[in-house]
Amino acid sequence: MTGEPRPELQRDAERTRADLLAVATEVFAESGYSGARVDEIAERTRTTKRMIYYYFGGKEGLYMAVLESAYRGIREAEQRLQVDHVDPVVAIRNLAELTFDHHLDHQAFIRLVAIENIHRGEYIGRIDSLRTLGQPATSLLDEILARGHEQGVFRADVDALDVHLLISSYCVFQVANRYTFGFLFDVDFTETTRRAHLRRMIGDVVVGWLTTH
Amino acid sequence: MTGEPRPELQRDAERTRADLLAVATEVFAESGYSGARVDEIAERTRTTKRMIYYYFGGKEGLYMAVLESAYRGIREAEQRLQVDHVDPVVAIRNLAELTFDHHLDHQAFIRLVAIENIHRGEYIGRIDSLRTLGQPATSLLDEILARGHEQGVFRADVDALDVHLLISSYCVFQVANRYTFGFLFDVDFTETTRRAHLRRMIGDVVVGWLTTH
Amino acid sequence: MTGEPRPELQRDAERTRADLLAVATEVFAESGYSGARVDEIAERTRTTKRMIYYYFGGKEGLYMAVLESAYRGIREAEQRLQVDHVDPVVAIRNLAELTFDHHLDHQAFIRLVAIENIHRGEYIGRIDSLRTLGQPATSLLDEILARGHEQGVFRADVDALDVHLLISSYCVFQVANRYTFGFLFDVDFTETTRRAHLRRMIGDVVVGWLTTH
Amino acid sequence: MTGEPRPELQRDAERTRADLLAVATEVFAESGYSGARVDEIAERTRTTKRMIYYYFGGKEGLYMAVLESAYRGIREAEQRLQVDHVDPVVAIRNLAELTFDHHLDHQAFIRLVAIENIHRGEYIGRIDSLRTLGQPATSLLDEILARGHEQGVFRADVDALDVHLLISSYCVFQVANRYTFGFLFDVDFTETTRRAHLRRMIGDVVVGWLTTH
DNA sequence: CATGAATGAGGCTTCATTCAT
DNA sequence: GATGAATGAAGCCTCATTCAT
Repeated sequence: MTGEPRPELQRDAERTRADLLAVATEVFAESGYSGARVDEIAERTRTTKRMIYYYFGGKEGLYMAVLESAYRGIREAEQRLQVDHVDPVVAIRNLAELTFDHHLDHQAFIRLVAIENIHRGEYIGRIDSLRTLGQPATSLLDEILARGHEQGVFRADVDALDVHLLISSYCVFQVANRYTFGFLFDVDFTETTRRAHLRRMIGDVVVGWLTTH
Repeated sequence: MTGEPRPELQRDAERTRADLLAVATEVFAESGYSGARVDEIAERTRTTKRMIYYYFGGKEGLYMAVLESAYRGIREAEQRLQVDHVDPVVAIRNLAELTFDHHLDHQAFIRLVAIENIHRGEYIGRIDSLRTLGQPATSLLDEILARGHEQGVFRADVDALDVHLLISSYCVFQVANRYTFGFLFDVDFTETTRRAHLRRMIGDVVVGWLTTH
Repeated sequence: MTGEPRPELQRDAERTRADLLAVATEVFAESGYSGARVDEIAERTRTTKRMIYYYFGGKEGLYMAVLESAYRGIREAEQRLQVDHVDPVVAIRNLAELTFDHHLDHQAFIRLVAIENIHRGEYIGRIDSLRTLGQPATSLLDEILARGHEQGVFRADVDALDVHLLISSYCVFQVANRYTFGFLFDVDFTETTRRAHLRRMIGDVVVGWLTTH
Repeated sequence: MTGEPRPELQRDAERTRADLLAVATEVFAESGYSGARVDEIAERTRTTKRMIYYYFGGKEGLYMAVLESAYRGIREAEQRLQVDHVDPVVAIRNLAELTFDHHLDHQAFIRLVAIENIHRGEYIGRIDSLRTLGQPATSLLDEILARGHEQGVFRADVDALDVHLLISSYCVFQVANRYTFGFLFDVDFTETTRRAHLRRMIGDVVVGWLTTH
């Protein structure tokens, strides 16, 4: 009737919700959708299992809320990346290498994405609010590419989405496929020198590719 | 596992095992480890659930058998790839593009790999027979790179594993992350023209990168 | 129940109570006691779930209030039935046929009665105010029968309660058992011609029976 | 493979199934569909809750199996009723009074029917095998009525279904509405003299009605 | 080797109710 | 008198696994 949420109460509700979401993000990222246990999520929380149904309607709703908040969080973080070098070649290398760091910093997110793809995107496909979340990710790239084309230093047959795909593939793979790749090729992706090598490498790859005519 | 089966039944025993393995591969690839149902696997088989325990000891053993046979099968297929062009630049492009095709032809396998990585490689890590399966994958690359280095057309700071990682990242991503990426960027990875573009692109990327000094 | 509400709120209090009662009547009649959901009742109301506990003490109290108000309402409606023909044969036929109509007009009530009988009358048995509610229902019958007996047109071994029971059985059955009977005998009780036939029939039955010596 | 069920095993399976069905019939008849507890059913059984899902798929399947077996059992019992008097008037009276007894002997069944009608017949409507179960119930009546019509002792505007409906209404009501009716009119339907009166009465009603022209 | 029957532990969800404000 | 948040108990169901034959 008042229209105004009472702050003290809302706070608690918000906290409960946030708490559940945070724990659920961890658990889903760790165990996948089917592997995650509603009981485990609840136990790690200040509240009870019942609240999952109160706030999210069920396991599925909770998982979708996790997906949405994870994507939203990651895009926000992405938009804080600063790549304002004037030289497009330097800029693109910076972007590639910062993206590399960014992925390493958000491994849980990448696991969630892998999990969602195992489900063939059936849940994300129902989150309408994410339907337009791609755009910002390529806008910075658009700019850099435009400058590079103007200056004639970049090849012409490449657009922002191509570059984004290449960089994403590489950076995601480091995290998502680390275990099997590491096992088969006896490689440790957490070693500092190897990591530095791999970081420089994605810069080399992108620059080498784009500057070849 | 429990001694020698009687000869006249051996045929059927082998068939039963193979049947289970084939169905289990499909089901695990489709639903993940936790999501897969022992009942479903048994139902889609000529035999009964009991046989899963008889031949594989349980769900876990079956999953590991699936992993092993999948990796073994994929490496065999890889070794049939023919890239015998003398020009290392042409050869490496061919290899990249054939690998691209190869991944698209083995999507179930890529899903299994994604699933196993969600489990942090805990199952593959216990399959000793796969521990050395990586080598053949890079030997062809080794050759091509060696020739390229001899001829001075390839940069020197790159080894076979680097190239393999780059190509794998790209090709795996097409399959493994198709759903979320497709959703966020409104891209259909099954479109023929797009697929041709993406196929050429990985060749461009690898060649552009390797030939930059 | 808890003293006198403040006058200016009394109006609303009464409205809230009535609102709850009306919705609860619908929901209990639709789903039974166990099947009814307190949440659903509250949702379909202008007020909140809390009010159910405030006004009725809980689900059980609400259900009993529903029962009481339903019985009270039905008896009031019954008493408005006008059967003032002097000829007892005509009068009894009229009464039977009007009762038939009356039941068709109050199907929710009949469902509530069926539900309460499933519970072996344990709730109605605790509503003392209903304990004497039967009498008025037979008083009109008493009169008609008395006149018929005086005139020697009705058989002597029948009292008002017998006739009431026969008519009630027939009229209740039309509503209460409509679904199973309709299914098994492929009969549609809502068809107009059939309904007219059935209406006349209860008149025939009662008159035929009473006038047989 | 053999085609022949192995008797010893089948027996147990059949016993388990039958055990569940018998207990479930009691519990559903006692508490209704929503009110019945799967746990309670299982507890009263030689087996475990799990078997309900194994044999019946779930609570709903079990309830439907109960409905089906109850209807089937009741029709079998009905067909054992012997009413072979040549005089149609005597025969119809016998049938009415035996039906009266029959209903009193199968109160759980009548409760189940009441419950199913609360659910608007949604479950019985899905049991195709019951769709033709009505016929036998009216065939005996058909015969008797035919004889009565031939002899000119029965009125002509009545068919078997009408008579069946009248008798059913009366007999069902005794059981189904006993509690509320008994409470409101202070009547005890289990009293022996009242029961005898009520039994004779349905005979009187039917005969009186049918023999009135 | 094979089968149908059986199982216990644990999964997700829903219920009526109460609390703090 | 009213609200949204919270709850514990209990509900139905599903899982991988094993047993008797």
